[in-house]
Amino acid sequence: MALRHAVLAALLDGEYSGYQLAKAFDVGVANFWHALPQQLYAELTRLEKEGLVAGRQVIQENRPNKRLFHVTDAGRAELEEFAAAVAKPSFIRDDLLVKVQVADRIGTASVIEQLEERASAAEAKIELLGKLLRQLRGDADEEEFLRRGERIGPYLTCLRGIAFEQGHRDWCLRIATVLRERRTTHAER
Amino acid sequence: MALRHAVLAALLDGEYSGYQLAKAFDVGVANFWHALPQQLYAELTRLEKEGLVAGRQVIQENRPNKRLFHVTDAGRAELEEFAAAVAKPSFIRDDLLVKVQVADRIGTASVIEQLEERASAAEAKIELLGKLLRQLRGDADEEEFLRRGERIGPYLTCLRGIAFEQGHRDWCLRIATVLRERRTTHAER
DNA sequence: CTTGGCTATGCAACGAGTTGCATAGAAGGA
DNA sequence: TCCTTCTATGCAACTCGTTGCATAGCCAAG
Repeated sequence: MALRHAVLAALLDGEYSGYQLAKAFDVGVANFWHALPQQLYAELTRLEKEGLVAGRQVIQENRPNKRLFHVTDAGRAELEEFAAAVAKPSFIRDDLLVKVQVADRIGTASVIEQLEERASAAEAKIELLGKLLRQLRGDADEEEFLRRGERIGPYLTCLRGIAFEQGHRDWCLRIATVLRERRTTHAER
Repeated sequence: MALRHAVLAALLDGEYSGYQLAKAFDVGVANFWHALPQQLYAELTRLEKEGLVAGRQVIQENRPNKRLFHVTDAGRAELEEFAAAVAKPSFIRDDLLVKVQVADRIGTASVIEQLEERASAAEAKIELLGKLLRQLRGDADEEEFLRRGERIGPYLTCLRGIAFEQGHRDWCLRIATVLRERRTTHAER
């Protein structure tokens, strides 16, 4: 049971359709979870069957009808239970790490390229999340907002997202530099 | 195909049994991948069937016999192909983020506890990885080692591991503080 | 002397995530 | 006009990861 709670969490902020959720979870909802549309539609069906969310049909003209979902009392209770239970530790799981692990044994050229691509992807995400942060806190400065803001949850997870991307970017650039410099100083095979 | 390459990467450094790999992958092999023993035994069987690794039986006294595996030429080729292919972006996937996302809507007490537990777990891992780094680079300082060291792959992934854990620790402590302070200044429900 | 942990391997069932595909009308650009 | 993209939902097959269990002898601590 992993995605269910992320969906319930997202639906706490209002009514959303599967499609809307899918777009949010595609980016990673400010880095707090990621999922594909298929997963979300399936999960919503299951959640509805179990009474944790309820949906209402909205008839639209000029575009397909949709179903908007909201969390029920049972769903809120489920979330509270989840929040109280212990979470298991998280791991990084990234193909790039495996590649770097063996980069000095096999070719480095392609790995360096990938590191730099990742770095600029991370940079882009940092920008994006930075804008999101500014938008979430409005006029207030961060300290002020975190002390008195109404809805700080998304802001807090977004902070983690940014920090993660910054760490990722810095590491990618550092490693790319290290590998590049070794190419010039070492005999390349 | 995800774990296979991590296993091949690990076996590049020598001959290991499933059990030895399991211990390394339990910690997370310096944060470059994580897997359970069952997965590893299954993967080793598959890799052997496909000729990417080869194993030899070692008869032992006073303890069960074991099979030591090494990478074949085909396995090395497979790894090179993998390293050249594009890797897809990575996401954080952590229950704690979901909990923080909704912490201001439901209870915060248990979330704060979990954040602090996580922070000290991260601290412990930072210590551990720090020792591993010192061990890997021996007498040399970091710059020197990264320029001329023989086997820097594990060092580089370990650097990412440390940075990740530091980011995690800092975020956990920050968020715990924020949530605590809100408890005193806000009307708690 | 019993209990628990370590070495060592593996099967079976299940849960979670990914890939591929199908439908279908409307809007907008080449 | 044709092609693509957007809205909107979902099934089916598959791969990957987790949980639970089984075996079995050795060693150390209580």
